[in-house]
Amino acid sequence: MNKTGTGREYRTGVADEALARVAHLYYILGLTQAEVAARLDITRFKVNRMLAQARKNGMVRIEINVPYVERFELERALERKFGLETSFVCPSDASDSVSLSEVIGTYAAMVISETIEDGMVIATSWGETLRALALAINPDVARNLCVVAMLGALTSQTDLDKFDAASTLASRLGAECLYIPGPIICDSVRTRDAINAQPAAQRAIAQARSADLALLSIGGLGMSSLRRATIIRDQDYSSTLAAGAIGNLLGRFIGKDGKPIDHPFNDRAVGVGPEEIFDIPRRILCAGGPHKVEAIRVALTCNYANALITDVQTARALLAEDPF
Amino acid sequence: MNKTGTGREYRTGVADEALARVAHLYYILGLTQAEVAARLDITRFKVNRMLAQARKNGMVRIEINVPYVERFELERALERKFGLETSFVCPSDASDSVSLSEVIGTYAAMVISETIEDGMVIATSWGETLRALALAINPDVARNLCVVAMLGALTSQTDLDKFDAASTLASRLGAECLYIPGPIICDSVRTRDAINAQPAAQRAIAQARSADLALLSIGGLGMSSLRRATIIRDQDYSSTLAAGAIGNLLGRFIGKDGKPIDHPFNDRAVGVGPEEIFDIPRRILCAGGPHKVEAIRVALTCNYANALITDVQTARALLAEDPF
DNA sequence: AAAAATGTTGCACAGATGTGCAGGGCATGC
DNA sequence: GCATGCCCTGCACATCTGTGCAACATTTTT
Repeated sequence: MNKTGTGREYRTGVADEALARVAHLYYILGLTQAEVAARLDITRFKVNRMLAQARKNGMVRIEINVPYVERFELERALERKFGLETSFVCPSDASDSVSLSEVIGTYAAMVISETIEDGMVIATSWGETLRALALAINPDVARNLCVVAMLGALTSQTDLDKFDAASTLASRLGAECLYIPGPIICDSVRTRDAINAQPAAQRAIAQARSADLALLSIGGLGMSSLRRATIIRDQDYSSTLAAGAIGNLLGRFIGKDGKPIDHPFNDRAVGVGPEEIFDIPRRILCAGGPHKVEAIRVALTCNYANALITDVQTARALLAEDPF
Repeated sequence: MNKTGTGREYRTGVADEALARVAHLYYILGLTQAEVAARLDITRFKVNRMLAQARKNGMVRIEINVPYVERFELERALERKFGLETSFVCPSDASDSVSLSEVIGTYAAMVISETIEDGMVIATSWGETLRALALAINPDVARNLCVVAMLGALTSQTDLDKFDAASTLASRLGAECLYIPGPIICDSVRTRDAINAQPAAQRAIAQARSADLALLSIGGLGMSSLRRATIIRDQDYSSTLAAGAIGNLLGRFIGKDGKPIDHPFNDRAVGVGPEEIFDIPRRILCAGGPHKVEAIRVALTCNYANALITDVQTARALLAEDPF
């Protein structure tokens, strides 16, 4: 039994071949599950489950071309208004089981494939959106990649990899992975300094700063992934609001001017901060949702990102609202 | 009503948006067709048909990662043996409704996406395989492309675009399209010369010779597309066999040495021939099937192509058989 | 070695999906 | 104005697909 995936996937090499064969017969040739079963001499149920497996682990990818006429207009307008190099606007429809963040991440995976080239160093942030991106990316867009986590990865005990994008992305791309062994927000400045000073962390931070591509997202201030993943108490959390936070970028709470606000959390955040990424040539922000509009607008205005992947409604909001 | 597709597709811009929305709700969000229908306030049947339409016209693409362990070995071996720059081996399974050629074309579409870059000139041959490639390609891999047909396009009356890859490819990619207004094989050398001398043909031929990428296929000598598409009589056809033909490349019947054989057909073939493509840096041969092995081997040996997309069984045969 | 936990398989069945057909709208032609 | 042909729509119904469950197999723990 050999591992692929995040290191904890239970699928054998042999099964992988079988999975691909089943997927081929079903999706490319258009046979029914029963026909596939007959041809391979296994039961229909097994075929059904193998297909589910193949979809789940990304061996089968379904991509959609989004030809919204409006989409192009929105994209051009966004690029013009915020001086972006490129942008992509996907549908805003979400459901109970798939959040808007996941939708954006899924489309982002389709879009950034065209940006990734052999040997690139990809610095990545964190959260539901980038997690979905990692899960939906084409595993062989390029070779010899290196994925670097820009933030600490360790969360409160369980759900370790529920939001972690870096390790998922790396294992799916067969890339080397550098990460920062520590939490996202430490209990004290002293701990933060100690963690940042570790050789592994130093290496990751240096590599991230000189990356070719940065994948960024923005955390809202409501039920954000960060809040769910850390042991921050609610009253502490709301204190960021009082201090003028409008969102969270790379683990730092940023204010209306886009700068990290003056708040203890920001002094205890591990890893690379927003001001340290300007040397990365392509910085793609993947985010959307009504409660993130303000933060996205500010992040783009500050030039933290030079590319944006978002949804129609967020795009409209970004273009409409304009507080003087 | 605006056209996309080969110029004869009946779908409006508005319908395109609706199609994408339906596909999004169904494939990305995972709603059932009934749920999609409810959300958009249309009937389930319409949703069902819209999904079929979206799949048919390539708005929805299903891609499969083929992780055959053997695949890698075969690819490396092919590259070594024939001095290829790259190769790809897909499953050999076909069905009544989807031929092996179409399978290879479909996988080829996935693979060559990574090769195509903005502004490229793509010279394309012809046949079932390349037709399937055109139908399965991601329509927005790149912009400002130019597709050039290397051969004449006009066939016997109907089924005009049944095998024509160039116009399909061009319209799907939103590319400019140069083609040669004439048949594939003329009734006489004189007609051939006249057709080749036309300004449009001259332009296409010149452009094709200096293309960045060539998509090639090989016709077998049995029930080939060429035979089905031309008005060649059976006895004439079999005379190519007598003259030592082992396959058809770019409309020319080639012999064991890879050179076009001495046969009237070859003097009456319109467009760019095999010997005229060596200036094209990337020449991808997409072909497979037991009856094409010999021809593929010869074409690769002659360096007509420097990349190969084929299936497992053909790959094995190419590596095994080796007549001294 | 027995027990417990965990993963796998086949099945029944509910639910989701695709399609031949009939009726209806809409344009073109007479 | 009426007939004709074409396409689109909705439906009934056959087929295909997914899943909770129970039995079985396999691994891990005690």
